[in-house]
Amino acid sequence: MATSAAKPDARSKLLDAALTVIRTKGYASTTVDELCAAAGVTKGAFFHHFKTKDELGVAAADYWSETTGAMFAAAPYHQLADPLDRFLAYIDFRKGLLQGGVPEFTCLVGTMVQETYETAPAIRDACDRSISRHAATLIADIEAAMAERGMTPAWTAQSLALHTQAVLQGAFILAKAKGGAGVAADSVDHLKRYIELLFGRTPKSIT
Amino acid sequence: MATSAAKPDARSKLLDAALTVIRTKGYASTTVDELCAAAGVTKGAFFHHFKTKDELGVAAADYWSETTGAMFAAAPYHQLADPLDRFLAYIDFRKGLLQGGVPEFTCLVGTMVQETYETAPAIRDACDRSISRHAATLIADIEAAMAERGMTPAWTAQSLALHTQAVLQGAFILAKAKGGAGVAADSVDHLKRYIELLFGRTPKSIT
DNA sequence: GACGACGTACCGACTAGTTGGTATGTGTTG
DNA sequence: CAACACATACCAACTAGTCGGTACGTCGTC
Repeated sequence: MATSAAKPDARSKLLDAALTVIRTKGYASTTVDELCAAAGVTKGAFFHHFKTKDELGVAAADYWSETTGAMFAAAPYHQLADPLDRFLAYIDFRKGLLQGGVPEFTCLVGTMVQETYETAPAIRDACDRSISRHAATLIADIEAAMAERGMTPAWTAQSLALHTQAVLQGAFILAKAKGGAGVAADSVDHLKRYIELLFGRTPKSIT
Repeated sequence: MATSAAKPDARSKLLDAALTVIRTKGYASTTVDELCAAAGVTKGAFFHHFKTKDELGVAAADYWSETTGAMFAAAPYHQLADPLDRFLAYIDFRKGLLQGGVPEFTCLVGTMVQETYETAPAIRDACDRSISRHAATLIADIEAAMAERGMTPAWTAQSLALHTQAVLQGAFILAKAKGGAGVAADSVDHLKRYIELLFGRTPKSIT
């Protein structure tokens, strides 16, 4: 169910399974046996590819970075000419991803880092890398939008890029608490409105 | 160490311990034995007061609501005359709480709901109540600020109150990933700037 | 003397990780 | 090309320890 089609090896089947199972149950509550069952492999295969459960955690975070990174790289918002348009379209794109069940649209590394930041530094670092690298893909557009307007604000492009990630992560938590994507979408709307106001564009909403 | 002073009974010692231990290690990784050790009570006492570990989880979320609720109710930002000033001072107050180690300023229910939203509905509901009730304490001020300005925007006071919670929760995740309060403070700054822009107040930052 | 608030001792189920082994290549060398 | 050496991928059963939960005893108080 959670495994891809072709004829993937045990390692990638386990990583695919990890994405869905961990996002559903959390990292600590996910057992190795459960992962193996979801991937359709044996425990021996698990420990052949990963020395420990934590090593799978790191690998899963890296794998998450790769797959989502490729997905965002291929997304249509890059085709827009204006950098601010691209940034805003990125946010629309993120909002559009809020479909299906909560485990399907929430973020693996945001989930994992909450449980492991004090107990598994390697996983925390992998999660940090994943978030920070993704945020970094936004910085160039933000800086270009700032430069176009001759802005020299008190905040940096990086801090705004990270703020967008914070809003998304927080929106996921609200979605988990309330059991639906609705609150998350509302929060993303507020984020978009902020950016429009920040760059002097009038939001659609009437004040 | 984590227990309060007076002469508390085992139940409140366990709840106090739960706040710090769960925020540090997460809910699933926190064992009953560990909780008992941190509270200085025995396992018998634990299961005398709580039928199951999950029942403690629910009680801990409720306890979190009570203690933080009392703390926010007593906070100085309520004394300001203008509703928007109160709202903005609330945000400053939240920023001021970002002190000490990450486990000390992060949110119990935000942590717990991530791990339990699919597996323990009772805990999820308790976390939702906690977040939603806290957000609700902001709604009156937001609505008053809107009314004062004759605003009829596309967003609701409730959605803005929830958005502030989303930003804070997301800021906590970034703080956990990066190991410090700095990123969280930056995100709260962005949140404050949004609200100032939204209500037509010029932020301090030069654009 | 009964009842609530604990403490002590323990159990069964589960969990991360191990062990020893098989199947299938992949070079390499006579 | 055949035979050997060696590596990789994987499997099934097992282990040592952990975890949530239980059974039952004890102490103090009304």
